[in-house]
Amino acid sequence: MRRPAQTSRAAGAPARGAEQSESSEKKLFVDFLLDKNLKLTRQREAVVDEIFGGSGHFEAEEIVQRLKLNRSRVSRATVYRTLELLLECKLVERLELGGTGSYYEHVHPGEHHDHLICTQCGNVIEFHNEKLENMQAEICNNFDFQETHHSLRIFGLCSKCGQIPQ
Amino acid sequence: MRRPAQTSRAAGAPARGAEQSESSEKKLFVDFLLDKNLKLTRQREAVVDEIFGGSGHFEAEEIVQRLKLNRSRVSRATVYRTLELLLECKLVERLELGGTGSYYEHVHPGEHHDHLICTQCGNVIEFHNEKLENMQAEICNNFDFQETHHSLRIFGLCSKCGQIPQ
DNA sequence: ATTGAATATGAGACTAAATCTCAATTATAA
DNA sequence: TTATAATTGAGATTTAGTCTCATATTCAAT
Ligand SMILES: [Mn+2]
Ligand SMILES: [Mn+2]
Ligand SMILES: [Zn+2]
Ligand SMILES: [Zn+2]
Repeated sequence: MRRPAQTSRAAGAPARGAEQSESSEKKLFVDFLLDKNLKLTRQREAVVDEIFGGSGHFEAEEIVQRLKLNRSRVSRATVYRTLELLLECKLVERLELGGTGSYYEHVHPGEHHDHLICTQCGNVIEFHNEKLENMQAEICNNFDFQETHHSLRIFGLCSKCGQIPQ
Repeated sequence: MRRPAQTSRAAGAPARGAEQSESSEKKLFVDFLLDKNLKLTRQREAVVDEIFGGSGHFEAEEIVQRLKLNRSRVSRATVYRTLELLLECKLVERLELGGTGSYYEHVHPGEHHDHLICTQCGNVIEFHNEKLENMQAEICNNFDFQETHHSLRIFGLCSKCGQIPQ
């Protein structure tokens, strides 16, 4: 399985205009930092700018490299530390796509999607289905389980790869 | 989060008597091996016996250790290699419970369940919901996606941990 | 039985991702 | 200023898992 980490955005998981969200989400992050007596440093800002400015699924090391090329130098340790903070305040999610390491993605508050992962070509399709979400909530309810988050990954062959019989 | 890897079996994901299944599933494995011109060696047999004899979620290293204590010595490499084979023929599934490494579990052919994972105490609850499964199939259908397998993990606080407000 | 080819194993080297350490730096408040 | 807390980066360390390769085993064909 290749890992090109391509991402298809499905109807139902629409792209949000980056204009409004980027700055307001950055504010959410800053508030989160202030709340914990943490500072918005040059390095942290570079990391969030890079992440909020881009799109799709990415690896931690990718951010290190992109920053190295484009703007300021930020150490791997700081990138990981900043990702940890972004996870904590729910502006970033971690995802395991079946390979070795973790991928991350920028999440817009209140939005959520799950993933179809092609094990042949690495294509990742995002989808959202409210009925499915509701059923999950019902299941949690039945078990008196207080969900914080979930991850549904469906592995298989995308439409393109399914044509060619294996 | 502790990692005691306790497992609660929910109604709807009932335990199957080990009597009948264990031997017949072992036969499935042997047939699978023969089919690929692989041999049922002393070591491979020790690994499957250990796995099919036990229950719940376990780590690879756990199998190495259990075998070291109880019966034959099998190298880590061979345990990993045998797990790979068991995954391939679908008698074992790999699962990521949020910690560092992977867990595995023995799966009975045709059965399937998903997991509620308590991030507080590590308790893992298994559940199965046919309606949910059907909806997933429908989604795959919509995307012309041929599913091979999926993994739904719901993280949060179990009934016990949810009582004590964090 | 002997041989030869294919298959399997184990010890330990190796890898990759992520975390940790700690000395040096920077921010903030008194 | 000075003290305190927060932050950083370089590189060491950890961990889970994979890989290598010399040796051993299996099995079918003589
Ligand atoms: Mn996504
Ligand atoms: Mn399970
Ligand atoms: Zn594909
Ligand atoms: Zn719990």
